[in-house]
Amino acid sequence: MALLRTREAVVQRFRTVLSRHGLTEQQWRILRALDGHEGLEISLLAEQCRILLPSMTGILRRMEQRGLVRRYANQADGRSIRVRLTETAQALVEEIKPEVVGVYAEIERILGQRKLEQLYALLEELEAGLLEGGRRSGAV
Amino acid sequence: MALLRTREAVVQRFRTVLSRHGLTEQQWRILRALDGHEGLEISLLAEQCRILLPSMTGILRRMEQRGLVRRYANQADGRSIRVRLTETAQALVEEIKPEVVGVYAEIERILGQRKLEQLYALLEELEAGLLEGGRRSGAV
DNA sequence: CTGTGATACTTAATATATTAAGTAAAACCG
DNA sequence: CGGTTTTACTTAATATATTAAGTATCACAG
Repeated sequence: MALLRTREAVVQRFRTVLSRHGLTEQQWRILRALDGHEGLEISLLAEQCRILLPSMTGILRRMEQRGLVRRYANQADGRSIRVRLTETAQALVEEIKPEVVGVYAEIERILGQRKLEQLYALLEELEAGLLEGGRRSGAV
Repeated sequence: MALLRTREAVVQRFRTVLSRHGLTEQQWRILRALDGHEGLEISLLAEQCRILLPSMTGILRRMEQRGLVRRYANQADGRSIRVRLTETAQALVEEIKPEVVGVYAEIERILGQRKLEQLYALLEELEAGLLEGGRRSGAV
């Protein structure tokens, strides 16, 4: 529950910034992941953004309709599809970036750099432990 | 993103337990919050479970259909509605509790008690700071 | 080349989340 | 008491999450 509450509070901060630009948190994750790449496969993108493929399908469809991303076939593999940002999206990312950086700065101001790093370390240790243990008691 | 990933890993653990009993994570939060109470108002329940009222409406409707909760009017206030567990639900909670405790134990085993407390403290400090700052830059 | 299994997605069905409106009952105020 | 604001929910509309199936390719063994 502590994780839930804290994540909720953090997300809320980002959401107030992003919603001003008509974006959801997930859409921003995708924009940020695509930024600086010539094109990513949907499955890689999904993995980086922690969004499952069925959700990606819908999100990318909406983003494509708004002219934020474009999909194109992968020469080498007829199954996979690549996605990249449009110029509109590039500009949008540049516009939003500083605001998002501000939110990160606020978080660091609240905890201080030392505690923030401590928090990261603990979160990652816990995550790693759970993934590790998952292999034992989970699906082989 | 670290918060997101870790929360995802934790929730995944609980979900494997809960889905065996046909419950979602949110439904479990509600069962746990109602357990030991004679009846809670929906808004209080929503607050404790960190679930917004519009979501509560649907979740409670489904839980009522499965015979897990019952709603009844509040004498003192015609607007509010109280909810309480059925006997079926009581039994289910007792059945699931030990499994859930097992997950908590696993988490503590991964981090150790000291680090776990540290993590809680950091999460709460960050949450408090965000809520505090939110009042400044947010509504009002 | 062919059957088989694995990949990369999409579709479908159900459950939540989130924001904005709508509704009914209280609380408040002049 | 009548009008206004607030409170406690529900409804609606849209966006995701999650699990299970379905589809088209690929990779590979025989």
